[in-house]
Amino acid sequence: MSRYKWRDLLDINSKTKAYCSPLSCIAHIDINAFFAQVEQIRRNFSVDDPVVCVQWNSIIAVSYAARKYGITRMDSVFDAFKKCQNLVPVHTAVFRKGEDFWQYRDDCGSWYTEEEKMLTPEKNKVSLDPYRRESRKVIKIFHEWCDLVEKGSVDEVYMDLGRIVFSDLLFSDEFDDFVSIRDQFKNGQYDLDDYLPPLPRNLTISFKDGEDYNPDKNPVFQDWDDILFCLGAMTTDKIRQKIKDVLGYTTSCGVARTKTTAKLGSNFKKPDAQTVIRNSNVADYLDNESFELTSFWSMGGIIGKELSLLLELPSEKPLRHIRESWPVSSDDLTAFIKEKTQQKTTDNERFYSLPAESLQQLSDKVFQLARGDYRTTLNPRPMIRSMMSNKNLRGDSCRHYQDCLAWLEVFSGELIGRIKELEQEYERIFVPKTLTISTRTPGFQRHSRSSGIATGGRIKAKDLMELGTKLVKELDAKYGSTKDYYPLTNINMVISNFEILESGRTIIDMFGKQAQVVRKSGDDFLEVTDERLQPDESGTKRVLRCEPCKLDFDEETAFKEHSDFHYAMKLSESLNGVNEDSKNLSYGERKLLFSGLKRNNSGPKQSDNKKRQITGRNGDIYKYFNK
DNA sequence: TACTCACAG
DNA sequence: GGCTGTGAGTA
Repeated sequence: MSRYKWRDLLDINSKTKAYCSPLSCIAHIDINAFFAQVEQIRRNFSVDDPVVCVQWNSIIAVSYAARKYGITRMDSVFDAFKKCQNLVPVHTAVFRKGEDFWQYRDDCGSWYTEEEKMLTPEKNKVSLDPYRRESRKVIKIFHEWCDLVEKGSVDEVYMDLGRIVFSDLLFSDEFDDFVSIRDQFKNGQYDLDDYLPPLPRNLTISFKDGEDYNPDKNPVFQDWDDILFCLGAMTTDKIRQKIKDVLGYTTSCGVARTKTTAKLGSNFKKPDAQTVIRNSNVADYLDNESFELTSFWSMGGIIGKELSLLLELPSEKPLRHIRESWPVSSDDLTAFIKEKTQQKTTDNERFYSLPAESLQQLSDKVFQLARGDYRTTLNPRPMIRSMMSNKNLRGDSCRHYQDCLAWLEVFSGELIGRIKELEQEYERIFVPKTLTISTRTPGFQRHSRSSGIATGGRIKAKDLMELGTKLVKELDAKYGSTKDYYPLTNINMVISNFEILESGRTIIDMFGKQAQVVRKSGDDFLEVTDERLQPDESGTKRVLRCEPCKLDFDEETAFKEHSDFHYAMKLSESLNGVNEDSKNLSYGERKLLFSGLKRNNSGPKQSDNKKRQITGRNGDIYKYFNK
């Protein structure tokens, strides 16, 4: 006889109830060393190349190949080189001060001078757009499988596998193991409060080697929760395989009853592995792998540390100590915390001030965390509230009004790019109604100015620029002459109060008239065919003209590069994620596409700025001037 | 609503 | 350690 009831099983078929069921099945997946993997694939390095992702002189992500040399995120690039001669540092994309588009500088050729190529924080702002974009592609794959996905951050998600494992158990043709319970279910021979039948004999499904955390080698299938976890793990395995095949990223995954334990599980084996923490093994997992209260998500900071002190947790198996000291309910734990906090000391002042209500919540949480049974819902990402583009300034990179304007260009470009991506993701139009500019002085004083945005329809970079300029002017007029204003130490632009409109037009409508992608047989390259991009035969001299850009090209290679640029723009603009074309491409082909993305979709705008065409040896064609 | 703080990655 | 993002609490 099972410990679980039919009600528990049926609950996991409900998005709203599943997380509460004792049979809940939650997965956490994170992409290993995400930024480093993005750069490794973009630049066509192998998984064995010790790639690190770099921002200025700091390392912000370390590939697993680089970790073998003992390189960590704390190392500077310089230190890392000392540990590994063959280090492959790849800098993030950047916005250049005064430009409203980001680009990777690693492969962009010679149109910048050496001085300009230097990636310094004084003249550049890091762009994380490439990672957000890749993240979206990954998350889209999760959504193809799972009806309830929570984006934890740019590189991790939670999935409620309830409906998947429910239907695997009761309906899937793939498994013959469950005929008995299926018959019972189909014929309605059960009551919600009946216990589930005993497990079938001779099960054919099984965990993959090592994915079931099972140090004591207990019988693997003791009850239906074990079966469901196994089915869940089979699904996450397929999802992760798909991500690897289509996008190239390796991931780590944990499957367990709650979000927090699933997250601890995904961290257990890295990279490219998954771990199931079955309910019968949770306590052992928490104790044997030396987890502490502070190991849980949201407990990593001051609260967790002070709580640990307050509860006088031993360093050895602190979570077992919690379970054994407060075995019955959280009430005793609450009482203990109350008593402790009333002995006011400097250490626990913060708890002293906690209202009784949140104290009860906190102790419930601790009680459940220690048992691997702290249940929280999976929250789909709420609609956007605001969007900020921010720059911390050092030295004198913003010493007057004109410098502010140069950074405004960057902010406008970044925010417009992000709005565009949002619009594609949600198939809506996002119109911000408020714009705020804030500055911070060398004395860390903050000043800000806001204004309503009155645009008819979609907002443009120009709109942000104009309004932003007005606000920067106001700030400059009021504070600019005071002694302690310039050079600014921070400036940022925030757009908020979004109006979200239905977009009647689909992506295809917006881009359908433009370039079509065709594959030339026997050629690995993808080319753009568009009447406006066709070469113009005139007399002896062949002029290659790009009509939308009003640019002529003498050399075919330059023109081809330019076409590729359009293609890359089209690709990145029209595709929110994995498109139908790239789905069917091989890994190598997909990488080829990716490596074509040298700059972002904003690009220099013909109408907004003067620019001069120069011939870059590597085919890059723009030099961009402000005045 | 604006601002700060805590926490995470 | 630099940077970005979120949610909760507060005035």
